[in-house]
Amino acid sequence: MHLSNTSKYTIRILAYMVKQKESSLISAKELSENLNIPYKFLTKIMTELVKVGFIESIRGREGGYKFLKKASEITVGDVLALFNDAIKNEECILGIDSCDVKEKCALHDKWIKSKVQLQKMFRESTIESIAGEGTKI
Amino acid sequence: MHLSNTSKYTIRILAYMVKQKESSLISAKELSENLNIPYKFLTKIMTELVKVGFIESIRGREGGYKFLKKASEITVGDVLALFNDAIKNEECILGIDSCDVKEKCALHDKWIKSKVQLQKMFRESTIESIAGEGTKI
DNA sequence: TTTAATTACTACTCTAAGGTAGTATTAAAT
DNA sequence: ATTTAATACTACCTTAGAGTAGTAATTAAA
Ligand code: SF4
Ligand code: SF4
Repeated sequence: MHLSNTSKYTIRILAYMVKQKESSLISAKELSENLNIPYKFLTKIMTELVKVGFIESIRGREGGYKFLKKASEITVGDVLALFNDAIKNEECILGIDSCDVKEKCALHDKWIKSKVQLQKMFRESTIESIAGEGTKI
Repeated sequence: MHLSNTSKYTIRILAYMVKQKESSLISAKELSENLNIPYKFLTKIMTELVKVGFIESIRGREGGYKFLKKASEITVGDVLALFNDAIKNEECILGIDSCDVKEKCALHDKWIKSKVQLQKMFRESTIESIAGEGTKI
């Protein structure tokens, strides 16, 4: 699927955060070290997640990040949409104009099934629902 | 899915070519104009397709390109593999090490179904089979 | 034999994503 | 008050993909 690194990192960051005790703050340092994400790049992402209202930040010593929205209300699809990685309905897989069932491209019929399934999967995968799954972080 | 422009162009080029009369040569100029692909970029791709043996080129005046392989023996998956756009089995969707069912990432179980379907779809889509489909070129 | 039409080659430029560096700001601990 | 540990901001560097420019090589037509 070729998600951007930013999207990949964000999904892992949020999944990691939701597994920590609620109410406890999580620092960029902890995230960077445990998730193996370049510190400076991570803080850039965190600032964006704060701006968009997924998390909130407490500045200063003993500061850190915590969820603002509930993890059950943030989906993988939301993350992808935020960083422009979502599969857009109007986008033709072959890049010919915009997707239009009345004027199909050569791959349309074959692609459309996968496309719908992917969109559904991303839309239904809340951060909460994936946080328990898997062992790798 | 975010295919590279190179892959998108190539699929359209090959699908276009297979619809022309066999034995007739097709020039870069014709392809560029009819498919609306930048001429210089297109010739770069064509040279690559010649090198890899999908098509052959006849140089000089009245020259052009024609298939070397049969269109029924080239799949969309082959094209994606050529330009490094294929969905690699060993690649983790979240970019954590390599894909390993014994150590899953958070998205693994949800992603794997779409992944298998996509791979199958690309593998089974021959250029010949898609050339008839769709109206847009 | 010259010209025109073609592919092939080499070497750029442009852009966005990914990543890095340094500094400012904030606020608790000391 | 000072120090320390944290986030925020600004500016830059690096890389790969996309695209452009110019020229060389080839070959049929005129
Ligand atoms: S394939 Fe058809 S539907 Fe899918 S994008 Fe291209 S045109 Fe639209
Ligand atoms: S999701 Fe699981 S299977 Fe899919 S890639 Fe990540 S680890 Fe491998």
